[in-house]
Amino acid sequence: METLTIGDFAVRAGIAPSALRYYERQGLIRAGRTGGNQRRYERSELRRVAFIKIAQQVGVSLDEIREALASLPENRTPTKADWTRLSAHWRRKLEARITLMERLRDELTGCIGCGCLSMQRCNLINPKDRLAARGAGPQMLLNPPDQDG
Amino acid sequence: METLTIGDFAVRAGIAPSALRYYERQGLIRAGRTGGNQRRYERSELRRVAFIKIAQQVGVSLDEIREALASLPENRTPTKADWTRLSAHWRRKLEARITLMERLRDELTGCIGCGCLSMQRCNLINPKDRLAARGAGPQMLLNPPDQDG
DNA sequence: CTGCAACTTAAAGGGCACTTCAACTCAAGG
DNA sequence: CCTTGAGTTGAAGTGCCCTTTAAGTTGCAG
Repeated sequence: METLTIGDFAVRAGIAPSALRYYERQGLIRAGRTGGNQRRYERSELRRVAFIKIAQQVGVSLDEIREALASLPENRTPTKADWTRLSAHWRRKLEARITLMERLRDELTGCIGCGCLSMQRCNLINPKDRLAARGAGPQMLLNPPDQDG
Repeated sequence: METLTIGDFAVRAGIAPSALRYYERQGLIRAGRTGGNQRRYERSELRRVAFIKIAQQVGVSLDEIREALASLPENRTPTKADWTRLSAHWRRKLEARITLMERLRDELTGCIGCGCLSMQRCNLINPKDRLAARGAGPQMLLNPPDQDG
């Protein structure tokens, strides 16, 4: 078996077939086709999905993920070097995000804790270096509600 | 002036009036009413909105935020101690999230970098301690696209 | 060659966090 | 008073990330 059907691929990727089709429409992944028009996935596509899942956990939009993936070669299977380059890029993003959250953590204690939580003054809420202001953005990315209390 | 109109409150809170009405429908904030049925906000409600904004930056859903806010007293204005208790709770959540992302960062380099990024084996993608698996959840929480390349 | 699970598509639906719209009312200054 | 900007409501719309459904096709086991 050289390639995978969407069902098999979905199981291995840990993602629904419908999501895979969606990703394909969005230009995030690609698949070959049989004579009868059914998708056949190369194993290397699993890495793409893996990358997408990781990036999502970090809170990146599919739009940005697509941009990142666009830096991979189109005509050949990405090498380890390709992935390394990409991962280095994301590592930086991730680190920026971590730094952000660390500051948030530090200020949360000092700022809310002290009761100063004023919209006007508090640099937690009105940061000069704008944290991640644009658009609305929720999601239960954070805590697996297990540890909730 | 003791209370604020929705317009003034919105400006001070740095959030649209429509969002404030939405939050109220969701039970996240409260407002008094004039004889003519217009909302009048106490200044102390600003702290609630501040808290909501912070929690959102961390990636928490409004549902969870409401739960957290539910621990504040209903019959009186929350004291600094109330906010301190709440912030301590969130600090723990935030720290868990930071730890998660640090692991993500560390493994990203080692795991994608080395090319091992296999769906089956990689504990980045299939973590035993399930990171934040439930539901789909994107958002551009992460990077202000400024530093993108 | 047949039968059935798995596949295909386009289109509609769903949850979240809002925003926008239409139609209407209120509050405050001149 | 009257005007006008600001506020009110419910309902519909938006963007993101998918899932579901309907109607039909493919592929492999028996």
